[in-house]
Amino acid sequence: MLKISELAGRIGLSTHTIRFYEKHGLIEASERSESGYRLYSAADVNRAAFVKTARNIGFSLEDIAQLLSIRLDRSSHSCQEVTDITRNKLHEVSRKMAELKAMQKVLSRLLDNCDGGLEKATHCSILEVLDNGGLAATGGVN
Amino acid sequence: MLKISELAGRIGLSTHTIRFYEKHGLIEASERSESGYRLYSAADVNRAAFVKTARNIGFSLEDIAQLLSIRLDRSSHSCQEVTDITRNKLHEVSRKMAELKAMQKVLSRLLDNCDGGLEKATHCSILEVLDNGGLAATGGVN
DNA sequence: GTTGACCTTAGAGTTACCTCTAAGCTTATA
DNA sequence: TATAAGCTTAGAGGTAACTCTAAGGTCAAC
Ligand SMILES: [Zn+2]
Ligand SMILES: [Zn+2]
Ligand SMILES: [Zn+2]
Ligand SMILES: [Zn+2]
Repeated sequence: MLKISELAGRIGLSTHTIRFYEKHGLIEASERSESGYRLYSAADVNRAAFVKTARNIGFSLEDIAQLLSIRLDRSSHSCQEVTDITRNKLHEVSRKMAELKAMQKVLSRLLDNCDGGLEKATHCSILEVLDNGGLAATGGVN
Repeated sequence: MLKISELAGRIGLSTHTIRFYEKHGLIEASERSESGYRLYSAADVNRAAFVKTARNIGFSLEDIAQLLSIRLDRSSHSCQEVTDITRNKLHEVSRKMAELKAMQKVLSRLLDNCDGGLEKATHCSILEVLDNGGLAATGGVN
């Protein structure tokens, strides 16, 4: 049985975060010492590691809560439930990627059109674009 | 002079958001009516549109505050200051893109390895990966 | 002259995920 | 036996960008 700071060191989370995850139902200490200290079993450690891994991959705490409830009773759940969560996450990631790609494109164009020199910004093309509502049909560099 | 809801309709922000932006120094109403209503001049509208455009591109409110202070007195600032803000944003976006790409890759691999069927999740490969600390050197599909 | 849309303010609530503090036990070390 | 490190709890604070509410004043129309 590990104490909280031992668990923290083992899986790479702070004790604060572990208590926070506990409050949100993700991690449990299956026992307490006489003085009330949290004590983690091997199964608890595995569960915590599962949470950490899922978090590293990018699942939200809510996703992880769902995955955990499946993990807890695998035979009452199907692979489909797991892939649904995973696919939703993938879609979310793809959506964000598309947003970022658009931003990247606009920012690059803005930088292409401004020399970035030390002269006064009186006629700065970036400020002009921002004043004119964005990169209109008249593509800058292209 | 426009009232707040007219400005809102004009530039595509809610009145709530406009007041929120005002509280954060991004938008101003240069006048008030006798009864205290905000009244926006053409210059105010342009400023608000600038904010909206910058926000659409993805600049943070803090970035926009800086851009606005440059815009307000262009001759006291250089193009470099503008490109610094823009370049920093571009780097931030690129960093986030890299993160998302990594997530995308892992999620795709997870999905490749699980059939997603309706059978019990007893041996679900996704749960196994999560239990085993992630996609180790043993690349799944590849 | 009253309905109803619109305006005002301060301030609370939301989402996601922590991060920290205070006040007070417990345990290990010197 | 002290001293420090570590543990407990409830609850506050922080970030970003909103979003909404309450309680009330204003304005145009019918
Ligand atoms: Zn399966
Ligand atoms: Zn410039
Ligand atoms: Zn320049
Ligand atoms: Zn599966």
